[in-house]
Amino acid sequence: MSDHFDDDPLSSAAFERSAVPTPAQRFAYLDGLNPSQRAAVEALDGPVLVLAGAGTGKTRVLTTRLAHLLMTRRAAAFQILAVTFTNKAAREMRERVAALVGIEPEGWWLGTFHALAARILRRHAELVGLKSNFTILDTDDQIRLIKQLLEAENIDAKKWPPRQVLGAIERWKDRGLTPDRLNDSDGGDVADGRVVAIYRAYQERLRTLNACDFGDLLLHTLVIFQKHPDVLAEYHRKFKYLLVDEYQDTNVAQYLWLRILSQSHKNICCVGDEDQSIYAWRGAEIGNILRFETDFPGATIVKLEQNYRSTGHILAAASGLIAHNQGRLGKTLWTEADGGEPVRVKALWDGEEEARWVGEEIEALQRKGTPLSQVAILVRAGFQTREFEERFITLGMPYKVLGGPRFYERQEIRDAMAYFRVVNSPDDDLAFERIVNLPKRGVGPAAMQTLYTAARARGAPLTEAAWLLTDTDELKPKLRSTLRGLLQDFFRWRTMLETVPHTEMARIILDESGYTKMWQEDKTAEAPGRLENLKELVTAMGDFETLAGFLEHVALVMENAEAAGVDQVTVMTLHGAKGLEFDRVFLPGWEEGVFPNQRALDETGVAGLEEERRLAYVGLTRARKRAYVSHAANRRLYGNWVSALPSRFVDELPQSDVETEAAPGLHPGGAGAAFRDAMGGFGGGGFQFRGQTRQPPAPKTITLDQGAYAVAPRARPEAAFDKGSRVFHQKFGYGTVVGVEQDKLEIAFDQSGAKKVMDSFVVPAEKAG
DNA sequence: GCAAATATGTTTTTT
DNA sequence: ACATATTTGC
Repeated sequence: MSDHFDDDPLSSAAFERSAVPTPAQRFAYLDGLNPSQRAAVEALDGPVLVLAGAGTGKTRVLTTRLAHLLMTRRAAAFQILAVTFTNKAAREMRERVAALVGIEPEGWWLGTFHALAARILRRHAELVGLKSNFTILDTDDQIRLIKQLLEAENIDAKKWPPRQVLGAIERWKDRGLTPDRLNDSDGGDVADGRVVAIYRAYQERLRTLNACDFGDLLLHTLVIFQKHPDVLAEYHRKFKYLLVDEYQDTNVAQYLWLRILSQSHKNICCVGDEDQSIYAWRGAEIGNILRFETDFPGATIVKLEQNYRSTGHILAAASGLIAHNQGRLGKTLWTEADGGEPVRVKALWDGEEEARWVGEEIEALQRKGTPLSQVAILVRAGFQTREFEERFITLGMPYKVLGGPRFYERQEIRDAMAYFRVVNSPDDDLAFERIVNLPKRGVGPAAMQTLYTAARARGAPLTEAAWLLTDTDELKPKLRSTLRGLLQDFFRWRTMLETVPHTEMARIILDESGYTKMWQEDKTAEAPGRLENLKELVTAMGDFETLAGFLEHVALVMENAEAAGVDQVTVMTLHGAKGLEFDRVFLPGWEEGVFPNQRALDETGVAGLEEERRLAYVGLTRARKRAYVSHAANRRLYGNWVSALPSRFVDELPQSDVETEAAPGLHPGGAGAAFRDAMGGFGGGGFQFRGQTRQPPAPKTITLDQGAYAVAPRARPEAAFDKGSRVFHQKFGYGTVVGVEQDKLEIAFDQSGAKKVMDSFVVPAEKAG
């Protein structure tokens, strides 16, 4: 990546590179904007807050504003800093601005907070005690490190899970708090009251490892700005205009980062929607957007309220719901579109019936010509997708679940990356630890202990300690020679990297280390897939100039490729759906305890409730044509049957914009509300979501008696399956039966490995299309 | 060093 | 219920 930092901001050559529009073309892009959008685009100077409601053309405003800055020559591309939260958003902005301006602007700083901060930090790493080739740790590394520190401090990792300790540290980082700004007592009793000490030790350890975590990228750059006015001045001179997307999701550290960067010229434009702030649990501060006018005095505030996405009923329902929140600046979405169909609210007996109902509705929509790609099911939590998956498999309804484990999180990819990291940087102890005994080389815990001791004694990295140990008799001779061999390999690969192309080197490293062989010899069903993934990894590397460049990319851009354009229903979490839109949106599981989520209520009280409500708002506003809210009276949760009351959010939807129906024998939503109120609402002690185990309700008997089901009990397979028979499964494809246990089959799938599956979900292979 | 047995924790996710 | 992490026993 070329660094345009050193471009002279005033060089005319740089300006020449911008497209120069002819007078007739000039600003034509402003024509299609509504008055507020246009105001947001044209308010170029000073602090600006654009409050962009859902579906009001936010991205259009952002990109047009960028184009306008360039076209009016207010700023050259390299004088603009544009920040997003996700790589996807950055990519989208880049493409759309390029389309508006006609060419790809050169040298501009557009990217995620973390990518931009990493870029800055690499230039000034030494100011915070790092080298410019520092490693960016992933979560795995962080956890392992914390675990080691807890052990060193004799803190029981059972009582204080490393995850929790890391969580505490990350929340401090989110708030811009370095260890020196904390008192020992600030950690409460976490880690036996020693979290702050652990935090301090963690930071020291990262420094010796020449590594930093995601929070550090921001925190270190912030510290540099605060302590080195000369460096800050450089960036003040460079960046004349700041643009920030999704401002409601910024944490304190990000706010401070933006504030200090915009301090001199104050040209900062933040775009966001306080009603869509749904990430408080990972440090986002809705207060940042609520306080904008105070933080940035003299700010221009522009509200975008005209919605181009949804029908009147959907908007009215969403607006009515979100009006119950206190902490908001207040916007009222409106539309020129018709009222459309009211939001459907459906009461059902249990989760299974809910999934069946959703399935039927989707089939009906499909018959009327709605493409499945325009239908989404948005759930509160990941586990809720299962019922829908099961139902869709039996129906043969094509679907995809978004948000599973990602490519770069897979074990084999992380292992391979660890090899590359050690080759790239011998100081990377965490990577070394991960692969030193992978494949098995006989370097067990005892040997590692010796290594740790030697390393700590000299204050040296593990690889260095290992080198030294190969010359002493502290390790068994056999171990000494394998270790020496491995270290020599690392050295050799590192040297070869200078002459051999890095993709070729990647293959060589994985082969010569024995890592590839390890999976080739692994006879489990997953092994072939893992080898495929490794190949894919090496191929992906080809897009990068250097190994280091690739490592940086993977650390910052851990994303999956989009699935091909198949017509399928999308199933995902509400969080995952932010920013997306669909014609038809199903919102199941609107029950107290599930949504709003009980833990959110318990842990963060009213603030939690309001965030849950914003999630509901996000869900509703994803729908263009119709939203379908549903709730079940009974649900199986963690193996227990619990009866659930309709979510309070159901009652908060304005009557005039919904159409309420109940499955036979059930009370519609409103009755549940009265019931809930009678019990004193949440916290009243009457209804307990957790720990209330009841006998499984008998939904089938009751509803069947009342004729609710036209659907016969699940069809039995036509034939029992024997071991060895070939079968086909909607989701997993073809496979061979390797075990039979009543109605459960164990199948070795050709593509996706061994799985246990109900026999009713598979058909004999020869009957599959 | 490995498989079997047992404990454990189940909201949301990016970088 | 169920998957995953950790411990235990060979």
